[in-house]
Amino acid sequence: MTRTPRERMVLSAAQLVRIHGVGATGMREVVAHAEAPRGSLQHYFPGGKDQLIAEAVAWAGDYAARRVARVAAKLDDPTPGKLFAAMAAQWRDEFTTAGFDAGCPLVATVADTASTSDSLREAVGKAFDGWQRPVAATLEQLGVPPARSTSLAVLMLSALEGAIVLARAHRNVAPLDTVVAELRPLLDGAVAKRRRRSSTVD
Amino acid sequence: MTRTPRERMVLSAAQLVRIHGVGATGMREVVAHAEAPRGSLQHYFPGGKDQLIAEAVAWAGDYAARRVARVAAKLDDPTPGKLFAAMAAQWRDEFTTAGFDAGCPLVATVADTASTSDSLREAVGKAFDGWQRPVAATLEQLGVPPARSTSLAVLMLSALEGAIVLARAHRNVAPLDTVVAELRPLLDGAVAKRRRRSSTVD
DNA sequence: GGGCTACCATGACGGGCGTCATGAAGGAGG
DNA sequence: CCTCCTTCATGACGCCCGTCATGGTAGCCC
Repeated sequence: MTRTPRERMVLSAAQLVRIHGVGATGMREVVAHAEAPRGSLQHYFPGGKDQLIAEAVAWAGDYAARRVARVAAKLDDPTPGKLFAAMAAQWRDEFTTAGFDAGCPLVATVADTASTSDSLREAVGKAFDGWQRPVAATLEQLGVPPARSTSLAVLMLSALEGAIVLARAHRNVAPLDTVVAELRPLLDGAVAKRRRRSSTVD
Repeated sequence: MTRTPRERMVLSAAQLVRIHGVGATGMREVVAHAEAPRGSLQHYFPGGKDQLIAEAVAWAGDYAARRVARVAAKLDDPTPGKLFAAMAAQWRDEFTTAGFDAGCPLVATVADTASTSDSLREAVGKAFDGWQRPVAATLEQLGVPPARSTSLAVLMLSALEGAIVLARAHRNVAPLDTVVAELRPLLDGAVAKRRRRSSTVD
């Protein structure tokens, strides 16, 4: 709440991109939403809109990564499948309580700017990497062989992002539940055998 | 090649949405790309931009559905996993030969308009349904129990769409290969047991 | 030929966009 | 007191947007 105007602008940009996409999110709109002075734009973001969106994307990537770590720490008797279910549940909760207006800012940024701005595209790539890393790390911690942890992390991110898109299109969280139900056995089956029952014995 | 100007405009709209998103695709740009007369816009699409984009989305859904049917028919010794691999291979081929500038128009339309235009959002929902239906039908044909065929179809679409987004962000087709590799055993394991080896015996 | 319809052309309107130029408050340090 | 620097304010510029109004052309039907 006691954020600096600059931070507020970045956060507002991220939120507005989630709702309207990059192209339809105006600088003036960001300033109004952040209740920030318009003159601050050229002061804090001399790189213009690209810089503002790039910082919003980077922030979103960090936020997603932190959220993975937080949700992983809160699981009792954790398994890869439960981790994925918890990640999907966060979106499920948001959709059911706040509606389907807002999606993933990374997806929106890729869809709008992948062909026009290399800097933004790279920013999204890094954000995805920063999100994928803690997922893969958590998988290894749960007993998934390192050779497979990044592959499964990519699968989890892909399925989650796709399910988010389907859920928004249908205004229905069912796709999230479906991918969780179908992927759970696969994910839990990926833990190395010698560790498989260590959670009960150790 | 001998398409009517109206068709050309719909196709051009779909292509441009894939590249620039809905918000950044202008009507004049569509007209120019379609080499169509500008006056035809208000004649053929009195509903304005929404109507044009909605028809582009519907066409894209039909196209995806036809492509599924076509690729399913061409598989020899088909299995669910091979179907998914073939669907992903079409995107892989496009990315490697034509670059990463164009993504899925349905994803772009959801990201840009899910919160602002109910008609467009519904159009995308129908397009996804029309794409999902032949996938599920093919799965059943390959021996997947009907109770699971739609679930697996949702998983396939989700993972594919998500992998497309990741691939564009990284300008790298690896995510497509990864989801195929990880999902293939799961998909092939879903065929009912009495049909499992019927392909070699029958 | 006259009228009707389908199709196309062109220009204007109002509005929003991102960006830039100019300048004012207001505290820190000399 | 004066200067410097951060921060903010405001208005203008040029551009592109989606839409609408108006009119022109071409072909068919009576």
